[in-house]
Amino acid sequence: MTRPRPLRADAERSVRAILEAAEQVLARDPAASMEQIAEAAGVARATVHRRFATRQALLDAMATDVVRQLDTLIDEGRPETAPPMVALHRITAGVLRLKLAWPFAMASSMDPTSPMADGQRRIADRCEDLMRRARDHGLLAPTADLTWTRQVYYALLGEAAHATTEHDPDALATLVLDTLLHGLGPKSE
Amino acid sequence: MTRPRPLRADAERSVRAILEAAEQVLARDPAASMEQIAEAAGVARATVHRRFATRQALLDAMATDVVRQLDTLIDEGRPETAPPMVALHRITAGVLRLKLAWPFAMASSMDPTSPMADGQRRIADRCEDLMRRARDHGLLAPTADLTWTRQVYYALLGEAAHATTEHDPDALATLVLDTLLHGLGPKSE
DNA sequence: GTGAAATGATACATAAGTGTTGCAGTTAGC
DNA sequence: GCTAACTGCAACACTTATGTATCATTTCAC
Repeated sequence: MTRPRPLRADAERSVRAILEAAEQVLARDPAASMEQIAEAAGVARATVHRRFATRQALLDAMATDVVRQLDTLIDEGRPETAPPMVALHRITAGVLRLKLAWPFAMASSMDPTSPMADGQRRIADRCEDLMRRARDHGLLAPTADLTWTRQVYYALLGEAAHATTEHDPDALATLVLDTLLHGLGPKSE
Repeated sequence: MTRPRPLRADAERSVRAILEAAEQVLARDPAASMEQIAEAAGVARATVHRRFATRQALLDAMATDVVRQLDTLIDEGRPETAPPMVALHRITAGVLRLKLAWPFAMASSMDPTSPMADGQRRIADRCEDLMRRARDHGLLAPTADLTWTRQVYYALLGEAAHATTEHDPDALATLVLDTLLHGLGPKSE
């Protein structure tokens, strides 16, 4: 699963360059060829195949990478111990940062046919756990459906990453959570 | 742009079968081949190419079809004259019906590289006009950003179409609009 | 410095999809 | 019923991407 043997420094550099180039190119055109990725990475196509045996292997590596970052990011948000609103804001801002930097990898890791599907399911479960805590703390309506809540939360994250005016992760996180909790209706209901 | 000459009945039947088969097949796998689409439609691959010169032409036809349905659906919702909440609910339910029946076509018509991009922009404008009316009527907060509001609305429509428990367009529309306006927080804020 | 690892360049084999054409048989329209 | 349109089937040419292999050259690790 992991590297059978450690890579040399130049090979490691190639791996990084390819992963980052793939993100750039595939975000623009998900059907882009290995050739285009290689060119963007500044390496020969053969080298891409040396580091990633198949196209699928490259895509999997991107998804794995981003899911790992997501995992540590959630850990650091202390979703089980910190006040729900604090954890929510920290995690939301972190996810937005990731989404802004790795939009393609983030999107492809959500694909249920991806080998990271169980990783995403685990993350979704942790997300729903946090939502449950938020509900218990009175942050969400007692009647709120946790699955729907998480769906809406994911959707808002996706839209916020596409926002045209604002690009600061913290400001966007505030917008996302405010919208999630209060909607867009008037304050005096 | 439109048909230079009227199609015979059997040809018209083929067109319909191909469009519906394409929706079924492409929703499952967006990279599915013309061969798979032809098989699902119960026609020969050559026939698909006779009705739609290129793959792109088929995709365009699907997008055009769904955008036209979207247009009439919005017209029938009377977004300029009916009470905003009524129009919103009617249109929302209609869009959800379309999304449930033509998920792939609806998604692909949103693609900005699609030739229907201007059609979608026009629809987005009408949507924002309706949002503006809703805001003027006090349905939305006076500070609500109309672009963000529309983005959130679109996202909620997308998620509602993927909802697992509920599949009735009207119930889903209620859920979408309630979430849009009030969020998921507790009632007493 | 020496050897192993990595790279670029090039060529090759393979596979798959796309779009076209010709022809024989059928189907719809008048 | 006659004609033109349509279809299935098969073959074809063309394009494109993928993955592999070879070899000379460069770069890293020790």
